[in-house]
Amino acid sequence: MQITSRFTVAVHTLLAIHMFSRTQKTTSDFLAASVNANPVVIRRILSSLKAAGIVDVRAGSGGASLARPLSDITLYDVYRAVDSVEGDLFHFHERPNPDCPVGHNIRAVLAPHLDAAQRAMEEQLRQVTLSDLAHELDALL
Amino acid sequence: MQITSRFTVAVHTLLAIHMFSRTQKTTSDFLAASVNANPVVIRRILSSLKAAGIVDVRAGSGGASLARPLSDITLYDVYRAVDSVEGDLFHFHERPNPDCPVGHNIRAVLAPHLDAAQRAMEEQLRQVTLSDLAHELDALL
DNA sequence: CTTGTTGTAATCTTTTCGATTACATCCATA
DNA sequence: TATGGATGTAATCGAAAAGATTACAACAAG
Repeated sequence: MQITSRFTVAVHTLLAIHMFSRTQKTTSDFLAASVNANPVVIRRILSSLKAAGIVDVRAGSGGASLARPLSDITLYDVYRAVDSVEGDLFHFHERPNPDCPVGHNIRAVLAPHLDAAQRAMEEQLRQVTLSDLAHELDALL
Repeated sequence: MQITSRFTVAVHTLLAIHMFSRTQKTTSDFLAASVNANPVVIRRILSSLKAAGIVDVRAGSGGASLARPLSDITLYDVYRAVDSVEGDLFHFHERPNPDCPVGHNIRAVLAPHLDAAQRAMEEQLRQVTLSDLAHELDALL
């Protein structure tokens, strides 16, 4: 299984807000056209980003804006804001047989290693800011 | 979304084969009872592990055995064998608007960072052998 | 007050996974 | 060499999750 595209959509959305919000009203409809998704999906993601203090959005007036500099937003912040992974990345089989020595202890033995793997992945996401991405995007234009 | 439990089931299965195959016939039924899953699910996983050269299974006679020492099997080997992640860990939104500078370049900008994160996770899995897990399991018994 | 937005609930469809059924194939052994 | 216990695998089923979409109340600015 893969990590939800809410994450890449959220990053896309934030870069679009950064690039366009000074010259256009970056509404959910406008952003949805860039992402090529339904405006309601964008609104839900903006709602999560707002709750995380990453963007400002106001009902009625229209248009989202960044709540803090791109250099203060890491990929990990976005990843967490939109709940890309709910809790654990690896899904354990439920209810292994507790009467079997393996079944009884598999979780205790395996979980720490899987957590370490997940943390390593998340640590990489912490190393990248949206400012980095914006610069890389500029270089391509 | 989470990574399929096929992975943890496969690890569980291998440890159970290691622990029991000398004294019992480790059939799919026996293993299914330890994992608490359907025998067909176990057979499919054993089939993948067999294709990866990790176990030996023979139709008819019954019972799986390890094809190589636990110290030569890493969590990454198992993870790959059962296709825990098909290709990319992160799912990109398909078809961003190519007429938008962000939509046109988002993948090129973001993908390398996501790949790095995935590789970091997988690298951690490479650091752990089933032999390590077997020792940790022993310590708990 | 009117118009354009956001916020959010409710549905629907698609996809994926594991569970299960069914049965052909295989093989050790009696 | 027949047989009973296993494996291999296709086909279904039901549940869970995600994104798309519809609908509409709430809101803000002109």
